Amino acid sequence: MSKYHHGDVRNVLLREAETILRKEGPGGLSLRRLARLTGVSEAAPYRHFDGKDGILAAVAIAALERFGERLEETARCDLPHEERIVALGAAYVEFAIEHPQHFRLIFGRERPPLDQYPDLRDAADSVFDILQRSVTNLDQRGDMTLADAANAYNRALAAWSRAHGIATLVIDGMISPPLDQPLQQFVFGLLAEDLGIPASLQNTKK
Amino acid sequence: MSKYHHGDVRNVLLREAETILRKEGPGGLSLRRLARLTGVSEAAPYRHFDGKDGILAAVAIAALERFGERLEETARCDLPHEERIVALGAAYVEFAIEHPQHFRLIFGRERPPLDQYPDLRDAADSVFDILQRSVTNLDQRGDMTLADAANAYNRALAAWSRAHGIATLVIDGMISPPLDQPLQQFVFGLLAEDLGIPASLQNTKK
DNA sequence: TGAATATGTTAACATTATTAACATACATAA
DNA sequence: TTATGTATGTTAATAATGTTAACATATTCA
Repeated sequence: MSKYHHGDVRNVLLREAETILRKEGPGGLSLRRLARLTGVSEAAPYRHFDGKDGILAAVAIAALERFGERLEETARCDLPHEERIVALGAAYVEFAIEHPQHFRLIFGRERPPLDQYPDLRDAADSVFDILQRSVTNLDQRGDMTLADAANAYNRALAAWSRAHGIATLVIDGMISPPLDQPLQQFVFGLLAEDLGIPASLQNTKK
Repeated sequence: MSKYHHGDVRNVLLREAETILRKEGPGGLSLRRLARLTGVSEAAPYRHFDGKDGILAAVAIAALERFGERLEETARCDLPHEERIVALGAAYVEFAIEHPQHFRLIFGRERPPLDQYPDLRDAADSVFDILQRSVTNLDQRGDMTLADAANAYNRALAAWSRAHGIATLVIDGMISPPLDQPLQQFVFGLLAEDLGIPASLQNTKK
């Protein structure tokens, strides 16, 4: 009769960490509480993870993978280029709103240092690559000059910033999406406002 | 000969908190260390502030005021409307880069809850008002319809998101401004990319 | 002067991350 | 099978944190 666990303690810890994180964010995740909830001693997690940061890194990697899949799925859909960019931005923001704590863990200050967790860095780079490829549409353009490439990179950064800004402001409570409007519509409005604007931005009273 | 302090303990604490925050961020600010550095007992800060959040709120309010002044100064300068928007965005991003910890304290997850610190909420609202007024340029337009107003609000949000996204990505280390280019130029490039883009965004091979 | 208040102090409590020292299960080589 | 080593548990200790209680001294002002 073993009072010890049977091997998947690591996974149980991870799952429990997920649900705590979802409710209380990276700061609220306490190793001791996690251990208690998992029904394991307070030092046990250290056998499976490199301390608190180790657990956070593992959760962040999993989140980044889901995030990446979602973006890739959106990027694959058959749309004109501009609309694809808007759709990507919307998917980006929606992920942030649906999983604010994961989003914060991925991007925020409590993220474990990338240079200490190479797998985490890889996962993050991979997501950025998806964004960049989709926005600059490199696949269909093998004929770019160097200037074109620099420009494409800049466009990717700009599109990313746009979506990231909306996402961050919303989950930090500085912007509240209107309740009488589907979230998608709101996000699309903001993203399109940034993209399409020429007419509405002119203050020339024609 | 009084071994007690002489009244400005509150201000000394605030200044010391500022310098700690600047170096280590809101999470690294420990009340006990703050007290030790200030040369005061570990419980003294509680006589002047409502715990840790109280100190953070006070620092955040001061930071918001400086931030607001800077934005207002930029908004006052005599420029065409579009360029003013870009200049405002640049000022926004520059503040974030120069004072990343303050910026995080103002907007991030460690900000004391706005509904517990009304002064903090007021300070934040005031900054957003500056942004909104400048971007929508309400002063020169008393003749707006309701639709115009809604549109103007959306434009303000879009411009804000744009600047906020760049700022956040840069200070969280996801974007590194190129070293061989003045910061201003980089920011301007990104902001203009978002505003001006029609030509470069078309994938129609003319 | 004397009482109320503001501002200190020390000591305690509960919580946290982490590590050291020790114990048991399990796998594999003899 | 037995012996040994490694993986995985445990308990106990250390050092740090936010916060509060109980107490002490200044300051203010009726």
